[in-house]
Parts: sequence; structure tokens; C-alpha cells
Amino acid sequence: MRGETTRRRDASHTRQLLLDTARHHFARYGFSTTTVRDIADGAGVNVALINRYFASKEGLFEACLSSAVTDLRRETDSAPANEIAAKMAQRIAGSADDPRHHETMLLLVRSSGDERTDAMRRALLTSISTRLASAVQSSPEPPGDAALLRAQLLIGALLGASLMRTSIAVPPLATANEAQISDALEVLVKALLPPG
Amino acid sequence: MRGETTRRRDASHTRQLLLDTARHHFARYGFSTTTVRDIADGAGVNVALINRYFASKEGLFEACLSSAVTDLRRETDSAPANEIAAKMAQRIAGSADDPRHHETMLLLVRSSGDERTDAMRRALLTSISTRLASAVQSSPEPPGDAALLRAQLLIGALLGASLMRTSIAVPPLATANEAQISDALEVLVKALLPPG
DNA sequence: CTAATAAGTAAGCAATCATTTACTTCGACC
DNA sequence: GGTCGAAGTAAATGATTGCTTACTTATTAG
Repeated sequence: MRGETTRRRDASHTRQLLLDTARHHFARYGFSTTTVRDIADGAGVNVALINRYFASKEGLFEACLSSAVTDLRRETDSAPANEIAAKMAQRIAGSADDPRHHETMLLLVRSSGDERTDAMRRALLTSISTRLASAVQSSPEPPGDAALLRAQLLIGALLGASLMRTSIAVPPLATANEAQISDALEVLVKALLPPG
Repeated sequence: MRGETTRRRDASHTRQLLLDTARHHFARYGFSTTTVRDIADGAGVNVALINRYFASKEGLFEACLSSAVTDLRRETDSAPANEIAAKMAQRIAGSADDPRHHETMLLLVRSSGDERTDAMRRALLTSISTRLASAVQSSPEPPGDAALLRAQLLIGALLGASLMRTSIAVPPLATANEAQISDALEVLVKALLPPG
């Protein structure tokens, strides 16, 4: 029935399965709305395994956010500063391809109420906005508050676009294709981060 | 001890008190995170009165959103179309004055999961974005999808700014004063809604 | 083949949730 | 001033929550 490459019991595999399902639920419905049974059932896995692998529901959420932070950091650290916004915009515009990219963005607006997890999210957003603000000026000095504020408004705009597109689901934004959204987002990026 | 103008028992007064406290909690922490006891205790009122006056927690949330919709509609319907965005931006920038304005915006990104309530929010956002999109064109025809999409991105940007400012609380956006934010938001509005 | 350990499961735990019920107290009206 | 309905309260309901425990099954090593 089953191939010889798939084991019936694989801890790291089910752990990853839980992580993927959890990110999907947390991103779409928020922390307290989703129950551990929702996640376990979605993954086709026993509820107790959540506590075994992640200690608690909170731990699972932190693991989700942590992997999201890692994803975004890898993408934004390797890219030249002036492309960061474009890469994030691409995550929102894309719909047909891997929904993981989209959920990663949505996860950033979800909170479990835990202070440590909130600090993690805040640190990521601060880091990215600082890099964004640095991109608009030629001098290597740290950006001023005015530039920082615009960069953070840009990130907020991208997160808000994510919400409007999937969570609130207002057409035509919810149903627009990738090219249409990219065009509109480009206008937004250029306005808040003028080159030079 | 107490003034003669305040009655000890006033149904409409406690109803309004519950409504105000509920909007504050729902807007800041979301629907499922806040408990009915949080709201009742915050209002200094017995828990059972929530079910008496609003039938259910869901009913109370719907009443909150409904009053938010009324507030926003009154403001946006009376204003000329090209000032709508500015008025909404003012709600976000303002911090020293009445926090109600800010919470009204935040409430639009909170969902109880109920389909009817979600539809109410979607209808409001569609209506406002249509008016916004109409403002950028001279012809009286209904706006095309491209203009509509930009207007919705603008609203999403404003909602995202709300989240970044209070919920996620990233400095300097969280601590910036009204004038600084207004300036930056104006850039954003003009970019997405070019006059003419 | 067989023991030992890792992986997974079923059942139930205490705590908390929204809601309902039976009851008490206030306030207005004749 | 007494009465009656409205306003408010305390306590308990059943359902759901996150999590633990005792157990079974699969996998691997000797």
C-alpha cells in the first residue's frame, strides 16, 4: 500500500506537519480562536503530540512565529535593501503558488498575548523597517525617525493589504491576480520610500 | 454621596457602558481573547446583563461593529469624497484625544467568525472604498477595478497603520505624535489616490 | 527473535468559558 | 405607602478549553 520511503512513524515529520497546520490556522484565525484540537485534527495527529513536541499551545505558536521570522530574515538579509519591499509585496500578491508565503505575513499581526513572543515579532519588524529606511538614504548613518516612521507605515500597509485580501476578503482585492496587485503595491512602495 | 442627576439603575446607561467597554476590549484584544467577564468587570456590571441586553457575546460584538459602522458612515457620507481618506487618517494619527476613534478603526480588523457580522464589515469597507475610488475620477460612472483596488489598498494601509501603532506597538510609529503621522499618511493617500 | 525505546493513542483531568436560572432590590406610579 | 415591573445579582449549568496520564503499537538494535 505505502511506499518504502515513507515510515509510518516519523517524529520529525509529524512535528513539521503540526507546524505547518498550526501556522495555517494561527495565521487565518488567530491564536485564541484556534484550538489545539483544530490543529491536531487538521494534521491528522493525536492532540497530545502538540504538548510532547512543543510543550504547550503557546510553544507551538512561538515555534510558528520563529520559523516565520527565520524565513523573512533569510529573504530580507540576503536581498539588497531596495528590494526588500518588493519581496514582501510579492508575498502578498502571490496567491496561486505556495500559500505559506502569505500566511507568514498574516502571522505577524497575530498575537498570543505572551510578552516574549510579542517581543520577537516586534524585533523582526523593527529590524526590517530599519533596513528599509536605510535603503532610501545614501549615507551609511542610522536612519532618522522620519524615515523609520515611513518604513514602518509601509510594512503596516503591506500587512493591512494581507488582511484585506484574505482575512476580510473584500473584492476585487481578494480576487485580483498577482500582476494587478504588484502594480498597485509598487506605487505604494515608491511613495513611501522615494529612491535617493 | 452621589449627585441627583445620576440614577443608580439606568438600563440605557449601563447598556451604553457595556457597549463602550466591549468595543475597547474587542478592538484591542480581539473577539475570542476577551471574555464576557472581562467586559462586565471592566464596566463594573454583572455578567448576566450582557445576555440580557445583547442576547449573547456575539450579539454584543455585532452591536459594537454596528455602532462603528454607523460612526464611519456618518463621517464618510457627509464629507466630500476627497476628504474621506484624510478623515480616516486623522482617526489613526490622533492619540491624545478620544481613543474611541482609534478603536473604531481597529474593530474593523477583528472578526468573531460569524458570517453575518463579517458581511457587515465587508459591506462597509466596500462602500467606503467605492466612494474613495469615485473621488479620483471626474466622470460620474462607477469606478473600475483598478481604481477600486487602489482604494482598498489604501484602506488596508490605514488599518495596518492602526495595528502597527497600537497593537504591535513598534516605535517610533507607536510613539510618534499626530503631526508626524499625518504627514506620512498624506504621502500615502496622495500616492494611491492621485487627484484628477 | 526479542527486548528496549521511541511514537502514537484514548480517556479523563481541572479550569474556564458563555449562558441560564431563581432570586433580590430598586424606582416609579397611583 | 404599598405594589408591581424593571434592573441587577449570585450561583450553577453544560460545554469546551489546554493539558496529563496510563496505555498500546511500531521501530530498531543486539
